[in-house]
Amino acid sequence: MPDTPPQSRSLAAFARTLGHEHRLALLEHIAQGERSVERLAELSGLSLANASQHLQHLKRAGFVQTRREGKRVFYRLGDGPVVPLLVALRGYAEHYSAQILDIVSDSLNRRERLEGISREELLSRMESGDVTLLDVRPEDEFALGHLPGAINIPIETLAQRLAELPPDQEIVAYCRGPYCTLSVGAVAALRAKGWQARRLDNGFMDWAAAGLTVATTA
Amino acid sequence: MPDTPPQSRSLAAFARTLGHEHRLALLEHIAQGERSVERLAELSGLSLANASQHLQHLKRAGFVQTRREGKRVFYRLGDGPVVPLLVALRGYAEHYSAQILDIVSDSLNRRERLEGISREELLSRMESGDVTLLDVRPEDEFALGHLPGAINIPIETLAQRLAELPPDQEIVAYCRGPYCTLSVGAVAALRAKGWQARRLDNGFMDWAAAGLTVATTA
DNA sequence: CTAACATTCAATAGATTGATTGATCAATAG
DNA sequence: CTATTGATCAATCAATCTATTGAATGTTAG
Repeated sequence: MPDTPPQSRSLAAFARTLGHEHRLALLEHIAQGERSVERLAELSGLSLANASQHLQHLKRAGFVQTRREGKRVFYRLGDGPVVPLLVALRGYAEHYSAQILDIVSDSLNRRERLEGISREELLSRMESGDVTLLDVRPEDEFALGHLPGAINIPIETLAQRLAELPPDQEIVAYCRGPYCTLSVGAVAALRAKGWQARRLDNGFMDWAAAGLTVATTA
Repeated sequence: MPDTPPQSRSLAAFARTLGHEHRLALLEHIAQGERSVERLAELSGLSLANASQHLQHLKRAGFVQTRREGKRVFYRLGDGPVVPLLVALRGYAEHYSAQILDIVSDSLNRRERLEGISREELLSRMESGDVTLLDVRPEDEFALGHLPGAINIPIETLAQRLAELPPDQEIVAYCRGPYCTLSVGAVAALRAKGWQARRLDNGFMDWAAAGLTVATTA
């Protein structure tokens, strides 16, 4: 009695929508806040028409919504549980690669690597001064605002610039928002090189939203 | 500064693996317990070679693992957080269709529809006798064991057999395990027709695993 | 109204993916 | 050792999906 669950077809369609690197990248950027099509195309390195098509694909699946303002169309996340889905996907991928690297057996290590530290904990650590803040976002974003005292090493240059990090302090890495991939990768890389590293739970957006001091590169 | 998160490529690959109805169906069946390739092909209505290919696709992504026993190869779920990922996907899809049907605005309804009742709650309801148990699995599975007092209406025949259900009692639908799609669909259908219906949280496997009475069709 | 701009649409060519077939491999039974 | 059974592999064709291009739409500014 062949029995294909009735919803598998549509479930698969949602998964397939996420199954393209460009759409995932666009979603990630949209998750950081509303963006215009042009900006998203630029951020993801896509042509305008191509970005537009992918965005509409995402829209059909309800992952994003749009709003028109003047000539521009802004994309924001849809109001379904998009983020939990992304988190689950990332969580699975994380486990998968950890397994490949045989890190998974050390579950303590794993937990520390995955679980970020909270804003409160970070604040108290900053007061006692035994922590180095690492901002792994691109330079332009860093310039627009960052956590006080943070040093900026964009993720793609991290491997070459490890010397800039004090080897005796714990590193707390952060990027944009809670679902920014960058800091996860950074922490993994740093730990592999022997640093004590964790990531900040909710990234820069949350920090700024909480009304805490933000430094800018004048 | 185009910035495609480094992992988007591989993340997309995982999503793409889930992005095919047959692979999802296979996963669902595997989630109910270890199955041989032959059985899975049969359950999903696929040719053997085709099922095997899809299974290997799933295996490459770590969603399933294999074990050989004699001539057969048995597939089981991988040990990463596969189920949470499936749940998130299903959760998103559920929200999406609820939104289409404009049911989402009625959040109470939604919660009742989604959240199953627990084994404990079911037991007490069964004692007071004001509940009808509906088993939506295929007949052969029902025959092998089901909850005492349950009536069996396979999901694909549900629409034609509504008359068999008492209209004045709450219906509790269940199927195999916690991640069985069938009961979700059943509850949605019943509610659309005016029944009071909810689903059992963890399905038959959990019931049996807890050592509770199981009835069989002799 | 016209020009300029941001976005979307439509058509096409190229690349990827999927189902089928038949061959091959692995394990067991006789 | 051979036949049988369950599973995988390899090759093929069909179907689907993607990026690019250029045209069309809708919006604002002049």
